[in-house]
Amino acid sequence: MTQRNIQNIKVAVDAVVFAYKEKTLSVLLVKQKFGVNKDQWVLPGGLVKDDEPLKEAVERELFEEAGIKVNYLEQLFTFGDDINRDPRNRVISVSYFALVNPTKMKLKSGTDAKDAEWFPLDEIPQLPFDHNKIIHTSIKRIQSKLAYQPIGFELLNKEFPFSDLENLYQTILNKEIDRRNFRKKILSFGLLNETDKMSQKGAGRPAKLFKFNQSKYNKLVKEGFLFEIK
Amino acid sequence: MTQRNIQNIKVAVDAVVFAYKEKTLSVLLVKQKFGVNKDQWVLPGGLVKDDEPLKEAVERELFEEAGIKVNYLEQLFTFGDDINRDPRNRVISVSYFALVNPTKMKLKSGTDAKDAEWFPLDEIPQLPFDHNKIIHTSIKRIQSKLAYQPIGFELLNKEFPFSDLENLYQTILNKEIDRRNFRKKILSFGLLNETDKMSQKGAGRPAKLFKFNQSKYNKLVKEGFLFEIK
DNA sequence: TCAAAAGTGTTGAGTTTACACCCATGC
DNA sequence: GCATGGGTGTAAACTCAACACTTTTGA
Repeated sequence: MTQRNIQNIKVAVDAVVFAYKEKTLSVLLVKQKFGVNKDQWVLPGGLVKDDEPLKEAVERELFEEAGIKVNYLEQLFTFGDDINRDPRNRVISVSYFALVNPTKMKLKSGTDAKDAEWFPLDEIPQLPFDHNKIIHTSIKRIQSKLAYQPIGFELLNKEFPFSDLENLYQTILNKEIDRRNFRKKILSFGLLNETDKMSQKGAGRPAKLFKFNQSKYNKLVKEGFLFEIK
Repeated sequence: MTQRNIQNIKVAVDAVVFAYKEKTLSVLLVKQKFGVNKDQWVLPGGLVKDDEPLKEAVERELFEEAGIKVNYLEQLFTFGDDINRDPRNRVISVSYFALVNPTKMKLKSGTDAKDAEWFPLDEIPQLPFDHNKIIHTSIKRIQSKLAYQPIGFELLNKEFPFSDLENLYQTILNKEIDRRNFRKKILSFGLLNETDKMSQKGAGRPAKLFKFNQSKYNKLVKEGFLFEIK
């Protein structure tokens, strides 16, 4: 700060990884094994390497800290207005949010020997830095995303009953949806294909399984649509 | 890169400032007076100071380089995947986009003795770094913004004829709009208040002047709406 | 009186909402 | 046979899209 021409700001990346299981949205947190915040849960992330693209830094950290690879990753926001967000140093955080299907992967304590765990949204503890704020921002983002892009492919199993999608939307938006109207609307986009399989487990009448029409899905992600859910 | 624990990445901010004049959208560029890119036009911006919030860094650079203060500033994207986007050093750019009414301010060559000028979108030259890409991203952003938030307050005069708003939308979206339907829709939001003034200059019948209903405007910016323009 | 831009309504089509009962299965 | 969740249709309300002529002013 006193020396000329030497900027002393560190660049970190952090990720809010969402998974959907048992009708709740969860976020991935990892436990710090070292440092000032030892034993505290934090968002996965860390400093970017000098020769590393930002996005690769996120992917590396997710793999090192939790052993996962995500299939959807989007830049969220860069937090750097609070110059003391990290009390040790000036650090700005380029934050990402990611979507994964938790049944496809096992969390494993990574090479950094950190623990990793899914926390349902309403059980997220107080976190160090501005990590709670980052999570809050990412929830807003995913909610508003629903209005103009399809979501689900990255979070659900390959084949799923219609009610999974319906529950996913209800969970993210945190409100009730009319089952019949929702189904009509989704089907009218041509987003889903029926399979000839039926769900097995559980009470009640077995449900047809659907899968996403991948090319239609990609098209709608790119072009967007307007989809207000009442 | 070889030394441990010393990250060597610089953090810059850049701004895409939009102004609307004479039925075209323009972007502010400044001329570099020193350095490798001497005499080239670039986006206003520069390195962030160690004890400076990101947003303040943008505001400072805009004032130093062009003598302006903007009334709308939004973070756009952080460019840092191309590790050679600046050939001299690893620099990541936290980019912002801003909206201003150009009649309210005079550009002035700032304390850095740079020139500053408005460039209509279709006259923007090849720029160094990834500045053309940043501008392209910001145009996409402003276009998609129109579908869920009102825009105009920051770009138009305090009191303006309805046709100004109509032209603004047509310019940003780059397509024709049905005058009658557009007027009905905008008025139905309660976004505008009539004044009792009339436009003076120009051919044709004089037009009523409108102004934005500030509180309604802020409310719609916050809450958003769905507004598809055919 | 002509050119230029402002102002203004209606109708048909399409979309959205609200709403409730029967079906298939496991226990 | 009952509890559980799955599957389905319709009518009324509303919103959207398409469309053209009249008014006011200055030159």
